[in-house]
Amino acid sequence: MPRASRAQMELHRQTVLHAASKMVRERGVDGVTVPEVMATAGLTHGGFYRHFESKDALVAQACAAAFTQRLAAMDDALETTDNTEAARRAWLQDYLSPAHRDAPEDGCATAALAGDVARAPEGAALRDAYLDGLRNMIEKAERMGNRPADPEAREQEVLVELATAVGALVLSRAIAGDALSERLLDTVRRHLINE
Amino acid sequence: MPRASRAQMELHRQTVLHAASKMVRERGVDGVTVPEVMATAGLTHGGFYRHFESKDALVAQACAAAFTQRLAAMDDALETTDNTEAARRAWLQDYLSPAHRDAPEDGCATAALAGDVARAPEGAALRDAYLDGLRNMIEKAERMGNRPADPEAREQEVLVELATAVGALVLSRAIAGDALSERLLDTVRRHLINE
DNA sequence: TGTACATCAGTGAACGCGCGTTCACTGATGTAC
DNA sequence: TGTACATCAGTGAACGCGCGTTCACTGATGTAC
Repeated sequence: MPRASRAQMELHRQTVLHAASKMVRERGVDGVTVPEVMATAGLTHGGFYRHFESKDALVAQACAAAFTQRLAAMDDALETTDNTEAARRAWLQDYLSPAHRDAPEDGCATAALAGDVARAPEGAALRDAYLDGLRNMIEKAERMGNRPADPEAREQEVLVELATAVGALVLSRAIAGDALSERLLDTVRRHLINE
Repeated sequence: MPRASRAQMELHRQTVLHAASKMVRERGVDGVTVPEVMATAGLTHGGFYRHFESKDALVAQACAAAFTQRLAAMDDALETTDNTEAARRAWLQDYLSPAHRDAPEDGCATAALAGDVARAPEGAALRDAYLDGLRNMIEKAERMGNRPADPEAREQEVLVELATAVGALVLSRAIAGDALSERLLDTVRRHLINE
């Protein structure tokens, strides 16, 4: 398959990025390998560097893509209904579900990548992508639910809610297989929805 | 240095384990290498397998050691005062501090290793060590603060508090360097202490 | 529109590197008498 | 208590492996006329 057309090349780039976006959430940064991500996209690894400058660049873009995907879902939830509190509850219901816990590859990048990003070096593109994604997520969350009018109080409410939800998801994944995992998800979900 | 005495060998084992316990929290499971952990302990890597069956075994024991260290600190806090609510506040004050965020190598294993454990294979010793450590941590937390008398309600209160604190710490690490990181810690700390 | 040629997306072999793990060896330690 | 010898903790070279990355090559694509 020598010299694909530009349209095909762009398609390949997106396929590779999409595969990486899933793989990085499921297995972490070190779990993504260039040969495997290219093979998943149906290509050989040699052509990788025509699409991405390095593995680090791929991982950063994959992180951004994961956020884009999830943020679009939040937008959909917000546009479906005029009731922002209903949107908030629906979002949390999904977020703190065993289904989300068991499918990190399609799940929230904030939760899936927090550990890896914390260990990424200071100037890494991944850090920027994550911070940007998290900011956008906070912004969307601020539009959900009956939030305080004061911007500062609104941000604070969202930060607490987000930290709680992310913490519950991350912990539930680490202890998946034990009954405590479900208990954690259920407890935190009820806490955030009925408060 | 051939044939160390048994006392020296036990000391070496502990030194290696201690180094691994710090390294795994700071850099994650994939960031720990057998050669480096042995060098940190002042040994060469060849002798590693007289102490541990494999790298996986080391990492699992390092996780357990990290929990032991932190649980002892929680015990100290509880024994220092009769006021369990004061102990709870002191613990949260420390847990959600920039100092804890910036020193994962001496910090809470629950937060530092959640991502790695979530990706560890089903039967991995690391998973067992983590679950055991988390259970002990919940138990200690249940003794802090003015908890409900009902065991179920008590566990639920602790699970929400723990998820919130862990989520805040993990997120604050991922975005360390940005002002939002401090805002997150401050907001969640105040929320948990004044609630 | 057709042709001649330069471009370059993808291939697959190869590279240097560091990893986890193994092993023959050394000589102080531990033990049996 | 002393001695003779077996044990085995630590050494350092070596192994196979998979990684990220490079590169000469191919031939369809894109372009200039």
